[in-house]
Amino acid sequence: MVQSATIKDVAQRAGCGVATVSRVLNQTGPASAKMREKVMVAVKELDFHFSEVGRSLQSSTTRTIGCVVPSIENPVYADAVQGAQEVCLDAGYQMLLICTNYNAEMETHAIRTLISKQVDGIILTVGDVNNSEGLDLLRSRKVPYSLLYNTAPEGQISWAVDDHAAAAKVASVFHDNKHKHTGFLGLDFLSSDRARQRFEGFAEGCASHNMTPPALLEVDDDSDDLTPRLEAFLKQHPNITGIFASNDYRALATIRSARQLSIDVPRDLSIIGFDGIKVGQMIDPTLATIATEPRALGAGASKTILSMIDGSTPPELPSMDQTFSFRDGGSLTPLVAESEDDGKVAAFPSSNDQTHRQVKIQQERPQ
Amino acid sequence: MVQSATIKDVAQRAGCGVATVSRVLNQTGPASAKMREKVMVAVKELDFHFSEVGRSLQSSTTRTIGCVVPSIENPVYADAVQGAQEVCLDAGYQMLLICTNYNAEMETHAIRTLISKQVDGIILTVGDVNNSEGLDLLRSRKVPYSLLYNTAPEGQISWAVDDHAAAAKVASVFHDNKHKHTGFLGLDFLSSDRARQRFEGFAEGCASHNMTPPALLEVDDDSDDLTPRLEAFLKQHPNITGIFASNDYRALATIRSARQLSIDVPRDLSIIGFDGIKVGQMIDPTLATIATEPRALGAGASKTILSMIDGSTPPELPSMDQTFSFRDGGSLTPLVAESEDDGKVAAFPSSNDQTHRQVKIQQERPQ
DNA sequence: CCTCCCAATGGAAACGTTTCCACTAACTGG
DNA sequence: CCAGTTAGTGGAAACGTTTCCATTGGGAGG
Repeated sequence: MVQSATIKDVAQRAGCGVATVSRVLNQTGPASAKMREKVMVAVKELDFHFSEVGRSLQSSTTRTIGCVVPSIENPVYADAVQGAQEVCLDAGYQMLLICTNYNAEMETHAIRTLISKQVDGIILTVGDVNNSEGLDLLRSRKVPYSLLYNTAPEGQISWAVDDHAAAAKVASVFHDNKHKHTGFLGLDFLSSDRARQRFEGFAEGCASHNMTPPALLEVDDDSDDLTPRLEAFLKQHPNITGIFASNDYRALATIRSARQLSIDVPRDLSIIGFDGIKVGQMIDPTLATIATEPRALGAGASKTILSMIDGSTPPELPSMDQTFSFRDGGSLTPLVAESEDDGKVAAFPSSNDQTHRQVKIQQERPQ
Repeated sequence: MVQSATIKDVAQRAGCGVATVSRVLNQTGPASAKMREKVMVAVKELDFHFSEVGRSLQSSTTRTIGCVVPSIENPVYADAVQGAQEVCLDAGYQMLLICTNYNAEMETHAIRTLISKQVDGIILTVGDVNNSEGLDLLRSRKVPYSLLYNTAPEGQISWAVDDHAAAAKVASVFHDNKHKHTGFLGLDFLSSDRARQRFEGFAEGCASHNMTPPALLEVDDDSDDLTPRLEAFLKQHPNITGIFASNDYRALATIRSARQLSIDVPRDLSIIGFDGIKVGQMIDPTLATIATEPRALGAGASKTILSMIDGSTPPELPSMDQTFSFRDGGSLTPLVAESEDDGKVAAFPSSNDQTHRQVKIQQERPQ
């Protein structure tokens, strides 16, 4: 790392004071044409660029915003971060990224670090909105921040999918398709805000449509053993005809496990996912899901931060029902009258009925 | 953003000079037990934390490393970035992330920005290794950098999959499974280093196994029209029994298009992808692919940078064949003897398969 | 008791900016 | 021709650190 020319070098070469160089380059304050010229020449010759560090110290502003998310291995966060990053960049800000791996301690540490680095604002997804050491820190330091993918406590800004409403929508979709007995497949249900919201929304939606309360299948991180869990679950709740998976990956895994159990999706079991990852549309059957727009959320969070920094009017949060939309797909099918009476037959077809399946594929192709 | 306490405030409160505070807190130089105590108390009371900006200016080191990648919407990069970020964090460094959206201008701008911010090193994926303004900048400024996912020119360090060797491996796998006539499906083939390497490696692999040279199907970004393209391609090359797609998404899309054309994968057509994204194993058939370890590559790049910064011995680059491995999957099947003679039958089974014929007719009608 | 040494400490410079202020010189209007 | 602007300029302070250097005081050794 060879040390760059400083403003002093430029001043010396141009034969003027540093103040003049600063004025010329920042176009702040007056300067004669002659001086301007000399400065510009010196800058070119030395290939001078300002040191942002010096600037930051003086202006106590870093043109950097921090971003704390659990993991960008999850495409939802990856897309959100990308969206946020782009907006920052457009506004001349850079983004410092820290992934916490869903670890609360990391989360606090990350926020502390970002504060030390004096970022101008922070976009973050916390584990628990109501009990976050990091958030307290931000508030006491009055650092601008915007939540992302957290359900906002009253009066706070969060760019997030309305999990509750979206899950209720899933219930209503099941209802429209004549499904009455459903299950909810979620991970780490108790510790995650998001999963809980989705379950509650789904349960309430089911209730309001006079469906039976959804059965809960809680799986752990490693989905390798999903197949036996699913089998036991369906045996225990034989009349279930539809499953709402708390995210698309788990929906995909469920479809696969179902297939291993010779349960045809969607004929014997309908699946609806959550998130709308793009592979959902590249597979067969395509995945019915709640489509969300992570990029837009990330971008929104950035805009909020930027408006807090420059004091401009903040962007409007999308209304509840604009944060998601239901996307139909081949993994969901209306329940036909005959199966409606007896879910058990539907869930465990003894047949190796190829014809049915072929016909199904045929029907689907014209889209 | 309320301004934090500075070291001066601490000194004043502790009744000593700033130098003492610095020495106590950094444990550099001597200090009496009494002073240490007083300083620590003051720090607690004021909730003092060092300003990294001040530190950076003085030490001309920022404990920040930059990362420039095309887009983290691509999970390969997302995972690599995450891996890199974790290693940095462990070493007490933070990561500044900029996505270029595959835009060369952005790339240069990003690097310039990072240099201005005086990052201690940069991890980057460039569009063209041999002609990158940004790389020139880094070299002239002697900024430590490590390439990621670029095929390194001689003598340079790059953490990347050996595309050429991996593609050759695909050819050998096809050969082991008795496939002789293959196709390569790639995007933006001419402008991308990576795609070209994969094609060349594949072609050479085919040649060395006495297979016919692979036919090339070049698709554009929007894969919506893949189905007709694939159909035309297979009509033009009727004896193709295996397709190597230049990444897993395109492999998935190919499987889907094939299904729409009533071509069964893998019975009528085997598909091998590249990257090893995790959904590849969640679908049916599972995707045969070249599995790579983006996280490990990203982590390696970080370690390289860190070693350049502190002058320690750099980590060893993985040997060529450790950067990837072939992962078998349901989308690949050995070619059975009967079909071996006539690939056309395999690709367009017109035989006694009633279902397929019907479908075929249906398929053709709209056109 | 006088040196000498060393631990403990504080002052001040330096890092690269921006900006306030003071100063000069060249105008303008009377 | 003089007073009063005003454009153009440079010096220096400030931002928050670290670190060099000088200073102090006390203890050990003579």
